[in-house]
Amino acid sequence: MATKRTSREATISDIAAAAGVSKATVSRVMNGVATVNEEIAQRVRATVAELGYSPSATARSLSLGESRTVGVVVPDLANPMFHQVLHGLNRAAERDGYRVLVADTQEHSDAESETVLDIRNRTDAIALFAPRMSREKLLELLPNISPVVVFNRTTGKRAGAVLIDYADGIGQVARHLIALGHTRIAYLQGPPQARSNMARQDGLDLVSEEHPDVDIVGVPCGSAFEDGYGAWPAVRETRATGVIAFNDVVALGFLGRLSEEDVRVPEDISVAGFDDIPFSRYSSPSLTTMTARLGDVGERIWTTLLAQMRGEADLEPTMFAPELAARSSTGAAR
Amino acid sequence: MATKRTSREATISDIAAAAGVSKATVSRVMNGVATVNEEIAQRVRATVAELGYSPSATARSLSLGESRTVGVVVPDLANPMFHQVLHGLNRAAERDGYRVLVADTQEHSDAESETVLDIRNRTDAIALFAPRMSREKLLELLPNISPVVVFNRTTGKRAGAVLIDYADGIGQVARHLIALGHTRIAYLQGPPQARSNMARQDGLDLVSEEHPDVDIVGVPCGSAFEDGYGAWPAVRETRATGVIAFNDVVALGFLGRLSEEDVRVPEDISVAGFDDIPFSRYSSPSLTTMTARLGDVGERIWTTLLAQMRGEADLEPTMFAPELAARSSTGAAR
DNA sequence: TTGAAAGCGCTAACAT
DNA sequence: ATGTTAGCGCTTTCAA
Repeated sequence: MATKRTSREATISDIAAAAGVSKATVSRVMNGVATVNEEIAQRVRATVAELGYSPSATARSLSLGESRTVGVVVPDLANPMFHQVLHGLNRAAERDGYRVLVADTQEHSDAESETVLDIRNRTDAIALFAPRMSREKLLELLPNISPVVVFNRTTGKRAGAVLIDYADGIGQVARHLIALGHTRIAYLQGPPQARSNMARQDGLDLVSEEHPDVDIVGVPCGSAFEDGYGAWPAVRETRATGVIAFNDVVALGFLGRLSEEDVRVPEDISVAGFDDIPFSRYSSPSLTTMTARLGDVGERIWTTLLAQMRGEADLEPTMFAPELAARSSTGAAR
Repeated sequence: MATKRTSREATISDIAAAAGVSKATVSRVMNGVATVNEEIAQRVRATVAELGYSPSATARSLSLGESRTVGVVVPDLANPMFHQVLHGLNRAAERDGYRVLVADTQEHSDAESETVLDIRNRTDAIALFAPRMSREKLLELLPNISPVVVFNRTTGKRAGAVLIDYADGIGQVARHLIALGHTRIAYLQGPPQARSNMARQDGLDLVSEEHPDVDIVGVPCGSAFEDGYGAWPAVRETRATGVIAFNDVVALGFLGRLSEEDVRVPEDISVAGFDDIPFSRYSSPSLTTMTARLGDVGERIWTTLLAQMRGEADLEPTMFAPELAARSSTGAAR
């Protein structure tokens, strides 16, 4: 018959009316409940196809009391390190029949809490990546968004937590350079408010204590390509022979600058990054960095989330230990 | 009926009861409707804070008939070119009071349509990035998910469409190499089913016709770093002096390999990419590539979506013309 | 096997 | 200014 061309989408009532059955029957057909006369089921399916009906997930979620969807809030989708974690999380969630919805706050930190709440209120749980959020705000937020797992933040068991041992990791890089004979090392600092930067500082402080003969000097930098690129003058001033960047992105930006300045790596200067983003293997020279099994991190975030949803909340933080991936950008001190 | 959960979240009814007012009043307070006695409003707010209440976005969406949320479905969140588009889309949507939710299908193409439908059924509109979906499937899907805008696909005005002129773009790169004296050019092909790869082929065919003296030879490759990295033997065999990669990621992988093989760029071989991802500026040598105003593309996707939501559907496709960004990886033919 | 009806949590007439 | 009520689109109990 004449297909409705109105603006409104078809609803279950439309299908029920058109097929001459009740809403309950349509619902049963849509959900594959077996107890429906095959002839009627056929008719319903035909009507569904004809009217291009697909059930409102919103109404379904409200009725069921769950959406089978989890939210992920990240500060910047462009950060390659998130991708690997997201990938693991996505795969694991999918395996258990859940959908992952990602919201990018674009470092827009004042609206961050609001975004998190909104996402949480349309999903069953949330994974929170908020490296810059103040601890105060975080702790205020957590009780209102459970089930929740935070990445790389401590919560005093107020929420699930999965973290990477940055302090230990950066220590490994530093010792790697020291073993290569470097005694003057520059650290290209990340954003001062970032927890991951603080952890790295702590790790370097420890190394400094162990090696009084080694100078580790901090250079204010950032977390983007251009920050690394722009750090060269400051680094040159330190006369460091080894450079540890906040992350691979910074290291690669820095490497790009060194190439322009005809500074040889690692002959003149050694450079190391952190995170082992996919590209770090393919830079020239390939980048020495810290690698963590980020896919597993994502998977772990998922299992922690799922446990909470099932009421088996285990709020003991999980710590992942990164490993050194020594490649061509580091060598003996000149 | 909904299954009762053990530790239920506070609802508007709980607040109403606890504050001794009606649900309507709570609703008014939550939505900042002015006509509420300040004293009562205070009491409601106190109760809200005490019980940690925040309204169910699901229920709200159902009642309002809109979620003020749009979905974006992408095949692979790790692709840097999407980020710039997403960023523009995100900013524009936020400006108009909408939230963007991203779902990554992880190239899992059989479940792609299902994902798209599901997302669409919990949002007000959808932006679809599905370069590999067959045209048949796409056309079948479109009528059921309107309002929708597709990226880099034609739909015969069945949906909004925003595209980048890949055929023209790749032509510009090819002519750039030809102008530099290259007469044997290898094209590192993208995934065969990708529409963007087909468009590039078309563009190159056109150049071939214009320049019978120039050989453009296709080399099966892919869209990832490792594909570019692995393409070297095949490229060497072509004896090409200029290489055009499917995209920057492939070009950078290829560049990494050339560096390992001690092939000089651009002295021995010129390399060009496509997309102008942020890193292409910082590679060594910096990468010649095609740049498009991807932020504007994202913004345009948004305005097209919004127009459709307002019923002012303009289904004329918008085409963006990319421009050459000539950098250091291309030079005169040897 | 099928349908009627209640209810998920919220908003918005409409009444008071 | 506040409350009552109907209803958004779905699922599910209960009856038939």
